[in-house]
Amino acid sequence: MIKNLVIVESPAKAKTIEKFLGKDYKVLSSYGHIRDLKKKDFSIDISKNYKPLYEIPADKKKLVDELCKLSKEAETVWLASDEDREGEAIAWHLYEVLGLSPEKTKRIVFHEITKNAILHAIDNPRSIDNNLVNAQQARRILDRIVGFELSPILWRKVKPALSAGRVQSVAVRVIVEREREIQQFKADAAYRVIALFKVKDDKGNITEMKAELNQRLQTKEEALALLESCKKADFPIEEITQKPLKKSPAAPFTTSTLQQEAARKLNFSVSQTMMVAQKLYEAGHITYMRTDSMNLSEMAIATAKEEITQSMGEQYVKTRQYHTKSKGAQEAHEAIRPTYMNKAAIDGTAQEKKLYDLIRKRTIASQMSDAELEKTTVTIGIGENKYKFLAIGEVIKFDGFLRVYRESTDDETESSDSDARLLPPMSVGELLDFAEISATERFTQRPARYSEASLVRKLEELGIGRPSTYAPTISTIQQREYVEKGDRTGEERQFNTLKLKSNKISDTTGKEMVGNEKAKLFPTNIGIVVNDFLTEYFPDILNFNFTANVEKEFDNIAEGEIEWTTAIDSFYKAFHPVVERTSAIKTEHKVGERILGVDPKSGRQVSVKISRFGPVVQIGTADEEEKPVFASLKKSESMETISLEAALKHFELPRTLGEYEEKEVTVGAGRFGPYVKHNSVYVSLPKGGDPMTIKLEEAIVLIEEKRKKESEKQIKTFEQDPDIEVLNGRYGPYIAYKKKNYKIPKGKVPAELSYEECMSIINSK
DNA sequence: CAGTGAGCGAGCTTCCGCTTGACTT
Repeated sequence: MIKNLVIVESPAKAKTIEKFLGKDYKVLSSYGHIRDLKKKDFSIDISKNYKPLYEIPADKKKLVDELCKLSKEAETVWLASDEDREGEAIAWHLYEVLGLSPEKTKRIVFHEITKNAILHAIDNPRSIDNNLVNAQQARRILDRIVGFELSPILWRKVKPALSAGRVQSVAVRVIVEREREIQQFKADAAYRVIALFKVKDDKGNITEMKAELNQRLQTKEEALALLESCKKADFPIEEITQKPLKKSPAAPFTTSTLQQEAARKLNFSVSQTMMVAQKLYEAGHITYMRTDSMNLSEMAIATAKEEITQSMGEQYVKTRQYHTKSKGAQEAHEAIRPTYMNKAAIDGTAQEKKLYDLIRKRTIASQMSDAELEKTTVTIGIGENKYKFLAIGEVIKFDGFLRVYRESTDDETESSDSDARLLPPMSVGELLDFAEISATERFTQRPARYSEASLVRKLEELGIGRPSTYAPTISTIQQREYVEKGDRTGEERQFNTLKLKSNKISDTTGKEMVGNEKAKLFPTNIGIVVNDFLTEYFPDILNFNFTANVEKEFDNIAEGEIEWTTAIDSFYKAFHPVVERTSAIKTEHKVGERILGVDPKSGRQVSVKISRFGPVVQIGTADEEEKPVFASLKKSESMETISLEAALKHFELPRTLGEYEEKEVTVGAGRFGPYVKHNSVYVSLPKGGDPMTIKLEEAIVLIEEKRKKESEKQIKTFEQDPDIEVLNGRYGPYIAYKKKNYKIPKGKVPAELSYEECMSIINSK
């Protein structure tokens, strides 16, 4: 018999809270939502005023039974889910499903997991806020309507198993639009002029000081003219200004900022960050990792202060409260911070240690004083010229929070200004000599493609998605093949440098690589076609402000100003007819189909489109007597821009090279790249191998190499069981047994494995 | 991860948010 049953959302939280509350309280977790719209069906009864049809998912049944049993036994049930829209709905679903009565049910909330906060909550129970619950139901139903009405249109008009939704479709749009900006981008060149002046440092030694012209010069003529004028000009120091500069620390981590910094500083993917953070949370090292709040508890602020004072001194402390600015933030939790501020290091994997360290430093820094810097600007004249050279120096007077933590940025732009340092002593009126002056052609940078983390930042800016969905959204749009994560080698670009040295001007051409990108998100052909289709027919849903607008409606519902069904009805009445009309449009062609021209060989039409299995080139049409022929598009080829010639190239393969050992040798391009086929054996072409130009002799070499490898592949077999083989694979030796492969433990020599040893390796798996 | 190299069609697919395991490799 238990007196009090407390239900929270997370089991780790339950464990902590139970310690605070003592033996009269049993604390259990609902593991998030316990009930949802049915998974398969539409599950909204439009004719009954949008009545939702809820069900308890199969994997929650056991848990709900358990909660049911204990809630019957308890005197009081405390619904302690989070204080936000979803949390309120969880409380309400629990109330309904567990069949609770108003008398024995209390709704409590707390923002931080401290004993005081929880006892305070227990002393101040309330009842379930039905308006807030209804706002959640509206959110849920709107998302279901959008997702389940749009997706089937895509199945019919583009490709089966695709999906669309309020969040994912806008995420794809962001990426497609960035790609178009990049395509349309034209780099502007301008000359950046830098002078190296000779100055004495404080010890009297000559050093070089870098100064940049206060303006970039648009043309080579201007640059040449400037350098020419520098030949006989004086370079007087006209002005020296000193300006104090303050830098403030970044706010403590939210989910989104943690994902961004872990990507920049630790190279973690968004989902990797979340997995590691989850482990830290479960081990009790950090507070909850899915949060949009920058708030720190009083206890956290106090212990941070203590920690800073002890380790660095009082002058480093500055108590700060941060407020979340992001759209639609619900702030049900604290910021992500260490549970115990004084714990400098934790036990765990290398990744866990690194992420913990990042979180701790960021939190500590957020409670530290500003860094104080002094920025010195020296203005240097060029004879009578209107242009000036500027030398900029920066000195840190007091490091403040910089002692602990410096936030990174995504900009990989020219970083030469960021290494500004202390300038040597100088005085106004002093005339300077230069060592050299160079004018280098610099180009404006095209916009960068999104990384996972910068996409999260963009979505957060737009108020789209929630801390719990950023990582899943990114994996959804990749699973649907709308977007691909990949690298792209940049292009080589030439640039011109003019240099004035020893009274002579040289003119040289340099080379640089531009636009190198790693682990960035690229839209696929399917992503582009789906996006263009949706933005054309459903501009309202794809609008970047759609979520922000419906959030306002949800707020109105939460305030009790409007019925949730009224809000949904007005949305549905506008949306559904568009769905109907769009589905009814009889298109002769598939969405995204492009006719490229006529095949000169057969006289048949050549087109590109998205087929059941992805983008293809097609020769002929379905209505002709002779069936059309197809070839898959390569990933790097764009449906929008591919030419007729490039499309026809696909049909030149497979081609026959000749005969070897009385069997035909052919070369083709398969799913996994180009290959040579001989006697029904496939050999992949080495990297860079071109199936269009490969010669028979080269192909034979490949075939022989494969045979040799094949013969060396088998290391050992056993009489006892011919199914067991010790083989040499691409990644080293392994054991193959009945279609499955097994790793050989370290320290074993593959050729010396006994039958018994192999069996035990197999059985231990 | 340990080899792959079609096919144009039956039934199925799908949303967003809240939360963790339980399964492999």
